[in-house]
Amino acid sequence: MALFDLLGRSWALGIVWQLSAGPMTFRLLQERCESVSPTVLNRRLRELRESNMIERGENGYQLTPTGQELFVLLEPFGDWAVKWGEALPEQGDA
Amino acid sequence: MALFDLLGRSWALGIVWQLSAGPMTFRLLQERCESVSPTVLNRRLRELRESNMIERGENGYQLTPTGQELFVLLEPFGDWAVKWGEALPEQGDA
DNA sequence: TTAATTTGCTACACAAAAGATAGCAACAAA
DNA sequence: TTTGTTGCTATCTTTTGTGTAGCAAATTAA
Repeated sequence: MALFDLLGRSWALGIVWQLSAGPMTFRLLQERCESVSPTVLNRRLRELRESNMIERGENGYQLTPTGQELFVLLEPFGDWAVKWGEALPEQGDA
Repeated sequence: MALFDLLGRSWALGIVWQLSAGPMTFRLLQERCESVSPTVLNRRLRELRESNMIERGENGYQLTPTGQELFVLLEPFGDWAVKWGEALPEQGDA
């Protein structure tokens, strides 16, 4: 449950997802996460670093080997989300 | 990202996880989720119902077929979380 | 050397979400 | 008719996130 607690915080999943594309600077990552506020981004980055999911490298923040393992588990959600989104009755903007 | 937004809310992942064990009443589910407040539980249940992840059945709340699909993706996290937890340097209560 | 830029991050005020607790209406059993 | 359970709402406090400004260090450019 500790894992779900960590990942169930705003932008935690999004950050891991974005970093799977490769190392990124703070500002770029912020931009990619729908302009999440720097306050939250910085807090999440700290938490994820303490949890050994991400680290700082030459080119900014990046996934650790552990983080990459996590992403492998996360990856199938991408495809599934598309299917799921299409099946929903357009509650969003119909 | 909409999926991560939905699942990245407090207790959303936990609820799906708990319901994978079978249908459950509101109160039992609340108990299993570390006594989450009824306010939040009810909100999450509504969101998850609108997203077609869960539904109400004879014996309380339960996963829909869609929710079960989601759980299949979620299941590997259980084992992985154990490994991950053990590898962490005991920041919690050491 | 000086003057921009860029970068990571903090401060602060406001808004939104979650937590805690009380309690009610509907139903079931005794 | 009382007792108990269940799903849920109301209300309040606390926590978390947002929006925006801006600073100090590093980098680039003149």
